Amino acid sequence: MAPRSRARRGDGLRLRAEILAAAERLLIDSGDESAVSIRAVAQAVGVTAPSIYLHFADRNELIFAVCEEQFGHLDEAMEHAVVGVSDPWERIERKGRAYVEFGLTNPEQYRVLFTSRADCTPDRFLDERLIATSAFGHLIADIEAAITAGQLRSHDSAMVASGLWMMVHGITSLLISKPDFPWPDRAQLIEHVLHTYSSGLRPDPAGR
Amino acid sequence: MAPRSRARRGDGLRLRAEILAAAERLLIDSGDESAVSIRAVAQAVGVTAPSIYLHFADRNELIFAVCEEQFGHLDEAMEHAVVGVSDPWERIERKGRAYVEFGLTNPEQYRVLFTSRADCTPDRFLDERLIATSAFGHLIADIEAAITAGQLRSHDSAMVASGLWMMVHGITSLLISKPDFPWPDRAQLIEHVLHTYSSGLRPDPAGR
DNA sequence: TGTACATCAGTGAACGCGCGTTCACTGATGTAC
DNA sequence: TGTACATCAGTGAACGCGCGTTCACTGATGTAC
Repeated sequence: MAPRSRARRGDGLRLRAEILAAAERLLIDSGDESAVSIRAVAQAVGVTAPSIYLHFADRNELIFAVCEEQFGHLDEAMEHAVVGVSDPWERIERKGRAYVEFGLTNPEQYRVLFTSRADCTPDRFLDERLIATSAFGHLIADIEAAITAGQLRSHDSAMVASGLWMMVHGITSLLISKPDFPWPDRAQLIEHVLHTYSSGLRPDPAGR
Repeated sequence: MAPRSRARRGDGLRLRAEILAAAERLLIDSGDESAVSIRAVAQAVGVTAPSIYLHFADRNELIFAVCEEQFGHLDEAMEHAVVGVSDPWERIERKGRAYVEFGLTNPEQYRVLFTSRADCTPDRFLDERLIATSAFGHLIADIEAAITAGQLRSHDSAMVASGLWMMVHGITSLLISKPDFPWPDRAQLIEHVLHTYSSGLRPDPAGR
């Protein structure tokens, strides 16, 4: 391998970005968080293992940096799905579909974000803070608008948001972790579940 | 430690059972599948590592034996919840609650069963076979009865069963993997989600 | 009842592996004069 | 413009660890005579 050229002064972010990219690629390709080792990442970047420590305090920080980026991507995907859409209920539905689509398109990233142990999380990465400030917070806003518009049976926005998350998470994570199960047609199944849950959320047509 | 007494002839199943029990305990206590190593299990049982190989071909077989047992327990829990209940719809609802309860009571076992990679599975443990023959198969039967009884809007039993599974899996797995998230009251949340989905499954009261 | 033998559950030592992390270092880049 | 020096990104070797798995073995249990 051609020796990589040394970074210029103040160019430290270049290697950092390369490390992050390599870690993500490794995660995707291997489909296994434990394959994202300091040594494997270093090798993928073409650098020795100790240099990783110039950019990340330890392995945890590296993994969490990868997660942080992915949380950002998820939020972006969901916001992108509702650009120009103003009806609250339609925004909610579109976000649900975007969530599932994001997960199925990026299964390994999804896995790390939502099905790994919460234990080894550094303080600055608490679930509350990270999720509350991005996708989940944005969803709450839409739900409150939908409540105001009389589009929901329940008026408890935190409850509705949590339930919706569980719904789309159930679809996504089960399809990811049981890909060989004899599911019915995948697209129809997703539609069935989303539609069933949506029906239950809407107010009775004839009023209470 | 007192040296364990050697097994009598034909008493080979005793150690096998002890190994399984130790593996399960290790899984629960550590909350981490990777902590269930051959060596750790052997030490917990009070035996040397190579003796594990007298009862399991390799580490995979051991892990899967643990899973197999847990799948059985889940099926038992769900069947137990509907003893003496004949109304199909009520059986379905009770099974859903039993599923969630099983998962929340046995979070680490649940995690291994439903959120780990499907890759490293031996043939005899294919998802299709294992699940189809127990809990999932039993649920299908109830759903078909409910369809016959006119209790469901959809008439596609595989679709309804898959959707229900996703629903209860979403509740269970998200509560397990994000225990620190600022959820609303847990019991209310579970009720809200189950009730919302149930509403969507039932036929319109006024007929189509 | 007593003895020689076969069985086989479990042992102890060793293999090679990849891991996270540390440490003193090197040497190209940039700067001060 | 030229030289001596400081900086600091990245290196190379080493640490101790726990892992899965193998192998030749031991010695208590059971059996045949």
